[in-house]
Amino acid sequence: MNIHTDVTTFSIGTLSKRTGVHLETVRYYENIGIMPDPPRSPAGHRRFGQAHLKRLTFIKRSRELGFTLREVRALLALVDGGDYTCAEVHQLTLKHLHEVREKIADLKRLEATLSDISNQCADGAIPDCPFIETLFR
Amino acid sequence: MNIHTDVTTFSIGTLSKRTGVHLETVRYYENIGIMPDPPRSPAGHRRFGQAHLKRLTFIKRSRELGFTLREVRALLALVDGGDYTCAEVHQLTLKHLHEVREKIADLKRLEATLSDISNQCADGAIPDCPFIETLFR
DNA sequence: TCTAAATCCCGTAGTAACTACGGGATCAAG
DNA sequence: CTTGATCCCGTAGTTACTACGGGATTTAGA
Repeated sequence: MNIHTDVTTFSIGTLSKRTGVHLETVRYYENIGIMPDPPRSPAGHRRFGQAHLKRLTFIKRSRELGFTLREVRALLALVDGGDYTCAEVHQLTLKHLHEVREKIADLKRLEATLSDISNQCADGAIPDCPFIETLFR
Repeated sequence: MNIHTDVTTFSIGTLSKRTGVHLETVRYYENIGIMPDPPRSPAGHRRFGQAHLKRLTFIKRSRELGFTLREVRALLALVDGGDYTCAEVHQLTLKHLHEVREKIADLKRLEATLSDISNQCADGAIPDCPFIETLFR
């Protein structure tokens, strides 16, 4: 503990541990402007506060829900504006939900095809694999 | 039609059209060594034959089935080796199928969470959106 | 046969969302 | 006061392409 250390702020490493977001990712978020430039200690080390923690948590949660950074930016813009309505957020969420559902549908088609072909494929040592044949069509 | 034109070979544009793989992608595949360097016309234009068409079709189909290029490489190595067995191919396919199923499961969890939160979110003009609140936790 | 449009060449940079690296400065604890 | 942990920064690597720019070549039509 030294005289310069502020008890109410914390380092990037601490922020990283508390949020579970990689240290490099925090810096990356700062670079691309989705996280604000934090104040620095006299020696140039970043010092974060509760607001940063909150914002980074928001970003992390959003990413976990599959929002792209572009979408997170839009969400944050609404929040930052302060006068967002539920309807606006709802809109963005429904759009995203739709994309997620499409992705699921795509993957299910894929799964069907794969397990289909895979079943035709005996476990034996047959040299001419029907799966491989299919891939050539 | 000029005297140098070989009827049995075709240009990159033609290969692209026949397979539905972008011209730049064909060149990219050549760069990364997944497609062989084709012979060239005197002026340096690529000339492809049936073997290239077949191989590129294989790659395209595999990609459509969600295999990564690394996996496609492995598949092609088996095929190129010539002495692959059905079991080996089956192995790779099952592994991939497993990944696809995990992705589906992930997305379904995501979908559940999203539609859940989205439902709490009224369509009205309520300023404090429960969805946004959730993202801060 | 000549010309103009279509096609081809190549290397480089951009995309998304990070992760990794390297080499030096600074901090915190004993 | 030393030493190991942490922090700094910029750059390059990852996946699988796509786009660009500026020049050479090919091909189809008049």
